[in-house]
Amino acid sequence: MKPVTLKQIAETLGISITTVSKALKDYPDVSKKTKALVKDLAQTLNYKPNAFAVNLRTSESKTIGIIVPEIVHHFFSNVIKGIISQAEKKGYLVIILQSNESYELEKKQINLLLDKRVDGILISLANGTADFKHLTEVVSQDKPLVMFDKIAKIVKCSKVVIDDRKAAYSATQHLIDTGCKRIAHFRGPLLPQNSIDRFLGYKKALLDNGFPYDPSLVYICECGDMSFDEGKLNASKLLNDHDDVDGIFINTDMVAIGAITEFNKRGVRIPEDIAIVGFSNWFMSSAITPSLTTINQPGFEMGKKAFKQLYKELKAIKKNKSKAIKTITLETILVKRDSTK
Amino acid sequence: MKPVTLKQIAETLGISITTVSKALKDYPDVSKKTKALVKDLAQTLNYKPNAFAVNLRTSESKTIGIIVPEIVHHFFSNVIKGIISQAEKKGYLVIILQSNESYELEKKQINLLLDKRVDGILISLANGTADFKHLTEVVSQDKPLVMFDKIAKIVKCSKVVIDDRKAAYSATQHLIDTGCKRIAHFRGPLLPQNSIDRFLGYKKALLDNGFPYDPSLVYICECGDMSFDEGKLNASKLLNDHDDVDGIFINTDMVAIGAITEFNKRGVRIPEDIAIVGFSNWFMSSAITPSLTTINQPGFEMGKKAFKQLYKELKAIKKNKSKAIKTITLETILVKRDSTK
DNA sequence: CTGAAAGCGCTTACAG
DNA sequence: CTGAAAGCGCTTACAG
Repeated sequence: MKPVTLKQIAETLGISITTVSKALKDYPDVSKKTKALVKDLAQTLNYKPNAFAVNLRTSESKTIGIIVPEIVHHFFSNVIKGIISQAEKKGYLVIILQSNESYELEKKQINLLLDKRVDGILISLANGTADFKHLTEVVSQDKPLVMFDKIAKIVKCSKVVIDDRKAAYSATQHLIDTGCKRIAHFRGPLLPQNSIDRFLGYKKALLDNGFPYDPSLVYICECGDMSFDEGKLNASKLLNDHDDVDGIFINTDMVAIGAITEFNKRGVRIPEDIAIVGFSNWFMSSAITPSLTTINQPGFEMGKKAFKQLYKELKAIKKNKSKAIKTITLETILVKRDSTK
Repeated sequence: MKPVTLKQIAETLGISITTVSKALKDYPDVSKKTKALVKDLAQTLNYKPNAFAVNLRTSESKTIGIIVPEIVHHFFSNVIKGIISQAEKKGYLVIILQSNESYELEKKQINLLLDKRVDGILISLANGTADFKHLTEVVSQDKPLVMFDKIAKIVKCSKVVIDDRKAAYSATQHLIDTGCKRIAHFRGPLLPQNSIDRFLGYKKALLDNGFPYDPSLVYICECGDMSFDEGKLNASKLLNDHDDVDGIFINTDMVAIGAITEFNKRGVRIPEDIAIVGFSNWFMSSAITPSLTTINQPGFEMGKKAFKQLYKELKAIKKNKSKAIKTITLETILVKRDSTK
């Protein structure tokens, strides 16, 4: 049972394909009578335009692509949800790919999407990505590209981010304001900009408040699958190395929850002995004991904003206007809970 | 800068489009010399076939669609990851849609995917879905459809599932084997088959062991966004209603973790006072204190298997063979941890 | 070994 | 108000 085509409708009604096509699209130069006839028949035959033919004619697929480092991830899955919800409203479908934090895969996937001729691409970079040719390639094809969360400043495209440095600063400032004197930091990997920025925010807050910066108080986490265990491990190391630390700003909630678990086990009181601030506001952070003070990172909203920006550029290009590139910074707030005083 | 077409290559080399097309696809009836010439030029011009044209010609999009009730979900995001990983290997891209547990949305999304002419569809049903016309429609169009996890037995398509009843039985049996005498159940919503099956497995284990079945020991959770809080709430209700319960089989880990949190707070000792078995083996389940005994529900593997089955049917259809419909049941295992004796 | 031609199913500028 | 025709960029059966 093959799908119905315009041709079949035209033949059945004894009119031309042109008229059928125009009638269905409500062109003003088709008579009401013909329109009604055509629409009725289309309805009863359950006519659906062949998307492949429409794509070819219009050079549009009404499909966009997303690449994230990891799908099974509270933050990214929220961003994806935000993107899809918005895209659906505008009639766009969304192809999802996962780079696994690998530059090579990311590059391959950009090409896959380009080959499929998606209308636009949304991406959050892999930690391993230090070369950006695959991305400038997208831009030079005049295909809308929007980066979110993990971005590359050099690439000339729109971006949706939070101010990681400022957020980290306020997290650290909160520890200082509540009386912490010696504050450690569990940071993310060395490469991605946001883990660098969070570190810099931490450092700046210390210096601005007249605290010394002590590199031995900074611990690195890969923040991959083992985040929780890294939190436990670093908490344990910290207790061995520095018995005077009374506050920690931790790069991400999952690691913070690992640390809390370890401290609970060891009988370290939170926040009395050590106060903790996390980052991301994962839903489990309000569930654990003690509940975690953290920075709210608005994933769903970031996804929505990223799609909206992409959509604007899509429309601009369609009208042959040049697209206006923009960086949107979303607000973050400190959510105070029981892990700080 | 428009993409390069076959025509341009043909004109540049002074040969026909036909020959260029055949050369690139390594047809045996093109001379080696011509092939080399064509391939070289294609390479330097960075020729990529226009996917829209290829789709139209071949009536294939090399794209499949997935519909899940919820993307931000440990189990479903793992299934999605499994599907994408497998699809990518076979050259398929994956469009993702979320039904939000709504039948209406699910129906609309099936139509969206059909309109886009995806090559096949993978779906896990919304809790609200009780009418299956939108799904039999897919089957009757001879488009491959594979259901996973939340399925409808009536629909004639392939399915990938676990044996919920058996898994629930073994969870309950484990509570009995470790000495529990009065066992409660926190179940999921009334409609979806797997929450029914888990309940039935629980009930059967009780009866088989000569325990009475007491409906007042069964608590219902919606298992939506508020799962964690539902766990806390039901735990609290249970303590009020029945002080003699010494074991609970809980429909899903998130709810179980909520319950554990509540019991910890109230000073109820786990497993001494109340033993708990969850369902799904979420990664946080090994992290909390006490760690949760649970049924491992293999999401990633389920995604892989589901795509593999879809792929088989895709190939069968291409060869005009009729597709063989199949139900694949994955093994689940009981993961013993500290929440049971 | 090469190429002219038909066709996939639409859209739209143009003629009448 | 209606329709013939060109064209989007491929693939492939067929002729030479």
